[in-house]
Amino acid sequence: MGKQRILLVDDEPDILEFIEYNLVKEGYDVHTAGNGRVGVEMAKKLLPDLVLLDVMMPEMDGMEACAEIREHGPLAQTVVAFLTARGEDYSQIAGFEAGADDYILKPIKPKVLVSRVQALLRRKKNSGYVGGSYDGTGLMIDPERYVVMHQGQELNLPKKEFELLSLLASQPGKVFSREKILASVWGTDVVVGDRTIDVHIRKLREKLGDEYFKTVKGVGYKFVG
Amino acid sequence: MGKQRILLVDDEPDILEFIEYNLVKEGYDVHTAGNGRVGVEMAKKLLPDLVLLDVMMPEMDGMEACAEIREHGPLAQTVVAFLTARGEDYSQIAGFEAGADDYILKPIKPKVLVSRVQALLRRKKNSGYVGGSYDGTGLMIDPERYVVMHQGQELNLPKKEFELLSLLASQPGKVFSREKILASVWGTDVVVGDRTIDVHIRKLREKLGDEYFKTVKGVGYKFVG
DNA sequence: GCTGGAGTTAACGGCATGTGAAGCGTGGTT
DNA sequence: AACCACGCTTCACATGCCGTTAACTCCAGC
Repeated sequence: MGKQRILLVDDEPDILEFIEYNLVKEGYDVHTAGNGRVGVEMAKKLLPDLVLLDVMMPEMDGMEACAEIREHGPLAQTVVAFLTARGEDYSQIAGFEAGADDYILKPIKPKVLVSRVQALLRRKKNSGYVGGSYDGTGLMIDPERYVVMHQGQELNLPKKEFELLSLLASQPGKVFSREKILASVWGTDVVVGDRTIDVHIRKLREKLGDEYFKTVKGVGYKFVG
Repeated sequence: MGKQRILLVDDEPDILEFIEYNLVKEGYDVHTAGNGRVGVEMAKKLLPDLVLLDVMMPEMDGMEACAEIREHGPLAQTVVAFLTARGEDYSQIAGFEAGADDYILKPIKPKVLVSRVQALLRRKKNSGYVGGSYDGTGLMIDPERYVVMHQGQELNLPKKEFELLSLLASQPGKVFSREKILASVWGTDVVVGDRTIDVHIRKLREKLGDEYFKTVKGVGYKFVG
């Protein structure tokens, strides 16, 4: 499962750096933009989980940026929060009306901000998107619903196949040795024959396509997105 | 779509009335409780969309109440926000760690509160069947009246069946393990045989139709809309 | 061409779940 | 008090999926 992506948009470099530092420290994948125009463009490409927006910025202010993000379909699941010194009632209300999910007042206290960010992201499905985005290509593994989305199709995999796929796809590109796979999916105490893994890999290849699973002879298997 | 339900928990009647007035005016179905203990009990019965919690209360404080709400399966989709005069950093952080979705500082300004409440509930709109719509098709569960509407028919389910259905339907698509089901519906201390859950699932399938309940072998059951 | 690791296929059998019926306690009714 | 209806649980048996195995084929490197 990859890091959650946060896009931070503010025109003051000091603030950007300060907040970025604190969020990166918490394990988030943080990207930054210096004004609303650039922020919106980045958001469309990046499809972040959360966008933190300053209100007053050159080029395009936070309100406009928020509205534009809200109108962009692929960003429907993205959480948007303002981060500003403007605490007036009408400004807050305008923020929420623009479609924001939260309105955080400066000055920023790192720990409080982090708590709030975690709360905002907690509810968002931390789904295992693998290899690309929501545009139809690629693969999405949903451990909660126990289904795999593949080319718009919902696939129901048997338990072992699902767990094997989850394991391999958790770190695309990484080669998992047969021992590691056995230990993770079957458990350390269970003993099964050599061919068992092959058979399950084969079933996954049948259902999802050859291209996802690469054999590394003498080593193991890896998932490629 | 019925009104969204809000549960308001505070020990000061004046505040209760003030906030209730403003939320009712916006069209919400507002219920109130005077302390944490009562609040949690009401929440379990009412399955509200949002719980607004004061932190400092007699009997059981907001933090405890929040934690208990978070541990109650059927309330997993419920949004919890604190509403308090305690603005210290550590208090806010503790609130978020207890599982809250927002931490709103008193004094309350009606319009700002309403904006924030709308933002919190906006994201939740299309979730779940609990308190869903009477559109003829599908299913609606009314935890207050303890009644299930199904294809225009009013169904009276026995307690266990109703609770099982409520749990599964509270998060459509999500797979609930037998363990989780037992813990939520039967309680952690009760021991019942493996087949008991199956039998109840079967009864639900008989009454509502096979298509709603999907078995995930080796994992559990899920409700599908 | 030999060898070892991986791919393929089908068949077997276990085990999780489905099913019907019977037992048991409870609460209401006559 | 006896009876009954209902809800919950258990038991015994049926079923069918899914994981595993085994036997065979394929392929690459030496």
